Amino acid sequence: MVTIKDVAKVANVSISTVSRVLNNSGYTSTGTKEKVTQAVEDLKFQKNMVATAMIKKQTSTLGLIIPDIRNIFYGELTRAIEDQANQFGFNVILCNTDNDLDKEADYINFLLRKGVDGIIFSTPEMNDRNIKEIIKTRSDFPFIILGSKVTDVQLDEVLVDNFEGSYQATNHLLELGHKKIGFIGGQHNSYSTMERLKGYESALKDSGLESYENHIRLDEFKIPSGYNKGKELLSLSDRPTAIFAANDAIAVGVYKAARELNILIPEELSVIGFDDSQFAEIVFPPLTTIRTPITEMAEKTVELAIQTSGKGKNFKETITFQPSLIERESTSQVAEQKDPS
Amino acid sequence: MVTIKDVAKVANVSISTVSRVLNNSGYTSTGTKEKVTQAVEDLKFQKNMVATAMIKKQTSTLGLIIPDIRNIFYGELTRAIEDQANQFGFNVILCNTDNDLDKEADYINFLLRKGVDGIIFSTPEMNDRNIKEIIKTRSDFPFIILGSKVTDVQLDEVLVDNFEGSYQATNHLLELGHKKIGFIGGQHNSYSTMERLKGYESALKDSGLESYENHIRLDEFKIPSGYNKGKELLSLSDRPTAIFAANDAIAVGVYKAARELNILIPEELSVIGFDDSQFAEIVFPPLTTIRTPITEMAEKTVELAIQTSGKGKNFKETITFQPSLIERESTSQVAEQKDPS
DNA sequence: ATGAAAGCGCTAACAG
DNA sequence: CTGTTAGCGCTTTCAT
Repeated sequence: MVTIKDVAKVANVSISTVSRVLNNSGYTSTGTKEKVTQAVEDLKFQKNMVATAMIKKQTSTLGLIIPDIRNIFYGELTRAIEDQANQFGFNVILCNTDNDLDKEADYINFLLRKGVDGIIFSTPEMNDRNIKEIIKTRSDFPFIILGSKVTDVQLDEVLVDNFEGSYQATNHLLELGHKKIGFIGGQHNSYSTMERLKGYESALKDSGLESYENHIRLDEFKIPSGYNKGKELLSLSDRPTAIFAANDAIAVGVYKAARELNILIPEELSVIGFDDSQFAEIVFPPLTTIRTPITEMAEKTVELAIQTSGKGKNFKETITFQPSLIERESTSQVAEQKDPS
Repeated sequence: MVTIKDVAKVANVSISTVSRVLNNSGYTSTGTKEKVTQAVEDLKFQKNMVATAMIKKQTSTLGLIIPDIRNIFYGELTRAIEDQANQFGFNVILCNTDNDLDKEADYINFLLRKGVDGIIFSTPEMNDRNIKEIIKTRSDFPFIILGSKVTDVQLDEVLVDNFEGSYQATNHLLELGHKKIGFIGGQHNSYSTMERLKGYESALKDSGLESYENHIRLDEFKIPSGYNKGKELLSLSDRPTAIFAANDAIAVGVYKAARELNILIPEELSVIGFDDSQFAEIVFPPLTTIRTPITEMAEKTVELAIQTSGKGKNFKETITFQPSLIERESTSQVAEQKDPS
């Protein structure tokens, strides 16, 4: 390994001089600067970042904690985060927890010991005990939460307006004449599920409808959940004419359920998703959904993390992005309902 | 930050003693061991890994370089890698290059300067100049390539038998009576595309058929490529009755093309993919495909990286996994061809 | 069994 | 403008 020392020797200067030209700090005469630069090139010297990290107490690394990168939503999110981090000269360490809090605790610990400059959480759990705990002892450290909230905790948060998006989705269905609208959400302890459920119920109420318990299902933000719960809903004697899936993956599951039951989308069943992930355009018919501005959110998140780590910002902020309705072909005017008999 | 020094003070021992009990190295009396352990707990001491990294020259971190994590295949691969790395107490830094060699060069450099213990490449480019270059100066370093090969370079490689998988896929179609079989592959400079093309051509030849240039298209391993090339192939007057898509994403694109052209799968067109990714079960009809044992491959890759970094293995190996045919519903007996007139 | 001391590769005062 | 020196937090001889 070629070190600053070798460079110093070759350039015939002291190591501090080498350090100075390397960092462009302090004064250096053009002459020595050239000598050093030359030596650096000759030796193909590369500054060892772990040594620097030790002194400066910054590693140019961010931790990203998510449930599972295989989930397409997190794939998109992670990509956006990594891009932005890279823009700032940062790397990201990826951690998949499967929503396992013990696993998460281990990751947090490990990341902290490795001296990452910030940790971004994009985990759904509203009562994440790890976050609640760590925030107590490290309130100064850049922990940012993206796409969710943890109750009773002061934290930088970057969110999409779940309630609003959900309200829009439900309203879209309502405007198409649907009265029996099912809802399939993620985990009951997930912030976004709960907000989306509220938006749904609120839209229903505002249009004079009551939300019907039996048309509401919560499970996971995954395809099989959409399939199972979709099947349940669609097997009901008073089955909904429309389903609001709290994310696109659930919607995909609903598609599968509908197909098996020979229910046509959108003729006999309107489906709307949430996220506007890759799925939305793959499926047939293309999925109407609520777009989450994930790239913008990720960018803001990284900025927040890096800025906080640099300056030691002493306040927490919540940034909320607005979602938007993307109409495709999975929703349509409600059909005349034939009486089930 | 609480350091080993603080612990030493509280436990009333020297820092070297603390270090010893922390690492369970050398001799320590049970008494002092307890004192130290107690102090560690009291102070909630956590060993700073960057200091250790500086001395030991290992960071417990692996770099992973891929084109794009949004690509579902890489999502699955990355998850498997991360899991396995975590098993060994390693983290992984994720790098998306979009197949941009300059971007890749920057990442490699950065990772090396950060002292990662190994770099895993899962990039398709057969003539990757960065890998060719870096291997020259750092032939000792654990560079592992997963799912591809770089020509004229000695490197640890973990592969799936592309030729065999492709041969199987084509043969499956042949056995169903298809004679006009299209092929849509990824980039022409991609190792797996080329191997898969060879397997396809070989199967054709072995069954006495000639491969027909006009039924072969190369583009990218992405949905839009499958869509565009699929549309081209399906618009031909002597259009194929079956298409072998060199990965599942391409197959999804073909589905879309077929739907727009009102061509039924599998009645009028058989489609087979490669990878057995999540897509395969989402689409309708479920996609027949070739399964790549990605988890096993990822595990082996990580093992190789970590072992090499530890021991300084002085030979390179190539490990090839066998793929298998997963029959679902997108392939069927060839239909009687109505003469186009 | 334990402590003192040197040092990993670099940065950052502080002299000169 | 440049060199000397003292660390960053930890590991590791080497004495004792």
